[in-house]
Parts: sequence; structure tokens; C-alpha cells
Amino acid sequence: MLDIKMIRQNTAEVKQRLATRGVKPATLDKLMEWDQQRRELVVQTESLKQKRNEVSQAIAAAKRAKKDAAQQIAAMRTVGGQIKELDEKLAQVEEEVQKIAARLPNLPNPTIPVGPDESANVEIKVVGEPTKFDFKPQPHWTIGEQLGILDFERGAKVSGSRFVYYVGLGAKLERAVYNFMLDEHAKEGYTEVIPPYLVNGDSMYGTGQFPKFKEGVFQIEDQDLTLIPTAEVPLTNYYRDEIIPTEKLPVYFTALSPSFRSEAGSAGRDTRGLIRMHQFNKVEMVKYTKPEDSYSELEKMTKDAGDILEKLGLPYHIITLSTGDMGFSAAMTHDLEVWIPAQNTYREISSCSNCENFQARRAHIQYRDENGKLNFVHTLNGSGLAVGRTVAAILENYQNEDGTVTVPEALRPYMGGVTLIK
RNA sequence: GGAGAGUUGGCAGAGUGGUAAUGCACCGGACUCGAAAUCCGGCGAACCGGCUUAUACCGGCGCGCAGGUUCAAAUCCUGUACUCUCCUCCA
Repeated sequence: MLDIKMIRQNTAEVKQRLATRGVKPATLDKLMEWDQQRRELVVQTESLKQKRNEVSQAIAAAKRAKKDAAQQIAAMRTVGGQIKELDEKLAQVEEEVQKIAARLPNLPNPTIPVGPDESANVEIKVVGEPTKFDFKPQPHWTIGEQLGILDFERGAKVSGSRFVYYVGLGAKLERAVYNFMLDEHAKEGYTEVIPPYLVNGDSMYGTGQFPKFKEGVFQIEDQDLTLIPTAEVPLTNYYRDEIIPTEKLPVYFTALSPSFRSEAGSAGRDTRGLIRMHQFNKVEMVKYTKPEDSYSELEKMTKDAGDILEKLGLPYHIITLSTGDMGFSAAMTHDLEVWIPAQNTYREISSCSNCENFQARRAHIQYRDENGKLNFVHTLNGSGLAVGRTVAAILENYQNEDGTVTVPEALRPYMGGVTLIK
């Protein structure tokens, strides 16, 4: 949520910066009109309320003195009606303000590339080289099915498309991958958490998924519960409506959780394999920081994600997302993309974002600064990493000509000494 | 699933229709070489609006949340969330 007072004072600048994210300038004009109306109504209703309070005092005093107050009571009856009317109007106007304000994305950091979509993203780092093969590399679903470690057919039978069973060493590999990730993050100071996988609407609002992106998630019918699309939601809402003791900052959390996404609108894309599932495991990192530290913490978080890929020996690159490609709550995002040989391209495997105080405003997460004044924290989140895609990348980059897959060195301790999946 | 109790300022805790006691904590002052104790005074969250460069100041709101009754609601009514206890059930 953007600060409405800030928008009021810098309307032109906000208009221009949000335009780079696809917000029409007219939307801001509309917002300011409603805001103006709202403030006028507030003044009206509050002055009537002040009057009511004063007269009520007088009535109370009169009653105590056993005097007649019938006249004042009668006069207040109309005032009461007026207040009710104005308050109803005000509630409507406030709803209009909210309707627009809650759907405005975060202001992009001024240093990031401006552009309409992913074509404007900028590569900032390349690590490793695309894996070379002296045979034609197979896609991971073929490898997985032939080895009997991934079963998409039964996933589809039991649940539907975009669901999968991991079997035998496949399940073991998945578990090895996320245990490895969690252990590595713990070394960097992240506190491991097992969060709820169902959250309420306030939490979804707090991190920015609601109200705009309800189509993207699975909700429980007739209940205020949503299957988390990412552990970012429960991890960032952990401190919702709280004041974090300053000495605790920065707070580092990491969690493994399944992520549930309806993938509405992505029909036909990545229909095979592990890349786009309705349910996938992800190790998430979340940080709460003081405002002045959030960008250095973003760099560290991005490095923590990259270190996992390096230790697994997977080639990747890092890009900075342009204004048009960034997620709703982010001010700056670095994506890590891993090399997928069968597709001859890099695919997203992590996304690390600084949301500045956008989520903290929505979720009311504060701390006290040096002067003891309340201030919003900055929140960051990043994948560290998407587990399913990591498994896909391992199967493809570590495949051998005979269809077997070599287990990356770093995972062997987690695989009970298995060095080859055959 | 059934029954009951509870939800008030950072914490504790009064308040059953007249506009939120009190204690601890906190802030300022006095006393003191200094501190503790004591005494005096202040403050009780956020949030919104007015006036402001900003403070200050004024006002609104505010007793889990949302409605209702009333001139007036922490207090009465309805709904709802959460917590605790007991019963039932259960990994």
C-alpha cells in the first residue's frame, strides 16, 4: 500500500512512476478526486460529532441536576440522523478510495530498467556456462519417467494436470534438495520455520496477493482460508499487526513449504514436466529490516540464493526485472534463472524482491527508530530455491547418455551415499 | 461436534447507559555526590482530519471485529473471530 498522503503531495511524480508499471494516470486522478471528497465528508461529520459530544455532556449535566433536557434531546435527534447519513456516504467514498489504493502496485525503485515487459530486463551476472553434452540431452520429464522417479500420469489421474508423484529416489532427491537448502540457509543466519499452509484473507492482503490476484490461488469454499501460493505469505505475516523490538532487526526466516497456484491464464504453457505445477515445494527466505539496510540485504539474499545453485554446480544468470515485469509488491526484483538444457534456455528458479515498506504498510509491521518513533520496516522475500525446478535442472544438467543421472556432490550426504540414479 | 468463561492503554486490572479508575512500566521535575526509595507533574496506543515548513495545538475515532437500539453505548441487543476450561472425537 502506498501512503495516500504521499500520493496527495506528489501526485505528478507518482503518476509518472506508476505509469511505467502500467497504471493509467487517470486512475490516480480518480483516486485524488475520491480522496478530496472523503476529506470534505470527514470535516462535515466530525464537526457534527463534536457538537453531539458537547450537547450530550450538557444533557448529562442537566439530568444529573434533575432538569428537563427534552428540547436538547429533540435537537440532537436530527443531528444524529445527519451524522448517520454522512457516515454512510463517507463509508461509500472510503470504499472507492480503498478499491483503487489497494490495487496500486508498489513504486518501482528509480534505478531499475524501465520497460513494458520481460524484454526490458537486464542481465547483471552470469555464473557458469551452459552445460555441454556430446549427445542430445533429454527433457527432465523423459528422464524422470524412464527412471521411474517421476509419475505424471498417475498425478493426473489422482489429481489432474500439473500434479505429479515423486517416487523412490525421485522423492529422496527432492527431500535431499530441500534439506540441503535449509541447512545452507541456517548457516547464513536464517531461522527455520514451518508455517501454516492455509492462511486467512487478512494475510493474503498483507503481502499483496489480495484483492487483485484472487484468481491465482486455491481457496477453501465457505471459509476464510487460502492455500498459500508461497511461504512468503505466512512468513511475512508472522509479524503482522506487531511492533518488532528494534534489537531483533534484521529478522531472517527460511521455510520449506508447498506452494499452490491455480495457474489460471497459463493454459498451454509448460504443460509437461515440473516447471509449472499446481503444487510445488519451495524453500523461501524472508527478511524484515530497517529501511536503510534493505538494499544491502537484498544483495545478500540474492547471493544466498545464487550460492545454492553454485554449490549444486548448476549454471545460471541473474537479471534485474524491469518495471513492466515486476510483481505487485516489489520495488526491485532480481531473478535467478537456471540453465535448462533441453529447452536450451534459462528458466526462473528464484525471485528475490525488496518490497520496501509496501507490505509493512498493508500488514502494519513496525519498529521504533532511534528517536523512539514508530516506523514501518522493510520486507524482503526470495526463493532459495524452487525445489521442483531445481530437481528438473539437476535431472537435465546431470544426465548421462545411458539415461542415468549423476547426483551432485553436495547432495550425496543427503542421499544416503547414492551417487547415481539409475 | 457439545457446554461454559473470557477479549479494555506496553503489562496488570476496575468499570452494566452519561462519555475509560487504579497499579506497574514509561517521560519530565524535586530530593541526592550519584543511584535506589520517596514526592510532584505528565503521558496511555495506533489511526484519521483541520491548521501547519515542521512541531505545537484543536477535533474525531478508540474498550476483539461488524452491525443494531438510543439524544448518548466499554456498558443493552444481534452476528462473528480468537483464546482458555470441561466433555466428545482424533494424528
